[in-house]
Amino acid sequence: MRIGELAKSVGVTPDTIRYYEREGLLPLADRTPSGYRDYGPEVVDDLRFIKKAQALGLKLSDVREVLEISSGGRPPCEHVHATVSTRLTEVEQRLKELRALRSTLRETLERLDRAPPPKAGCRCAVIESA
Amino acid sequence: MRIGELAKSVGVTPDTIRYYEREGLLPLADRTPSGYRDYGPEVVDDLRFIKKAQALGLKLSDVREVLEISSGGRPPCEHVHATVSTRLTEVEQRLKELRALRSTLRETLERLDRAPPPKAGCRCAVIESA
DNA sequence: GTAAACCTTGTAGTCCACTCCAAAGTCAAG
DNA sequence: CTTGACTTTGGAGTGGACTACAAGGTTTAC
Repeated sequence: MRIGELAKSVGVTPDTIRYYEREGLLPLADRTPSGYRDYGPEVVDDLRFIKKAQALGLKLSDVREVLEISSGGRPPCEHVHATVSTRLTEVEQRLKELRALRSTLRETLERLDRAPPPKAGCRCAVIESA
Repeated sequence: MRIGELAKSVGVTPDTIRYYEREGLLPLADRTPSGYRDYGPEVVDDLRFIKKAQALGLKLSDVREVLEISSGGRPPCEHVHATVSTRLTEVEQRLKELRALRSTLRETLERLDRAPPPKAGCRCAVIESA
């Protein structure tokens, strides 16, 4: 199977596959005599694994670690648990920040609505007084 | 006032100030005979304005637009309103995405906790079955 | 035989707001 | 006079996951 076919069957682009190979998420592909990458059908599952892990919220660097552990013969579930916990903490932190930002934006809009018509030459009273 | 003093009085680094100048957020600074940037005290307010606008959730590109408008003599409040609205929509969208991701991460953790001890050679049942 | 579709590599660009570096010049204190 | 703190410029690097492009080589269909 060549790269385009593999890409289509998983729903990614050939560029993405080459990128994963460069990043060490996929093993170096076999080559045809003319130099084209030549994939066996099992690579479909490898790619799908990556996409599933991503969908669970893992970064590609997390996925790489998971793959390294399991290619060493050990089950990576414990590592996955730690990684997912870390991600969850990060996401919760980010949610806090974004909620705070949302409040600020809402308040700013209200202040803009309530503000008197601006004087010429003013930079923006609502910002100035923040 | 030289750049280090200005930086300290506003709580940013000299690199940041030079960056803002490059990006057109601050006017080109006057220079001493030896080539050092030489700032008047009003630049403190200019910098604070940028920091306040940032704190309200504006991007630097937004701030630049605001500054361009007000340096043209018009009050930028209307533009600020539009920009803040846009940011608010973006933040709300991002919040939605992050809440969904949080759910996924939580479910994954639960599944990992409930999962049977992994078999050797397995890549991670919880990911595989996602 | 030729055109289209595919593949290769290497490189650069995207977004954002900085941050860090090197190599050189300047200034203040003791 | 020397040391150390400051400044200058230009350029590269950060994170994250790609995407895009150029300039060539290969394969497939007709």
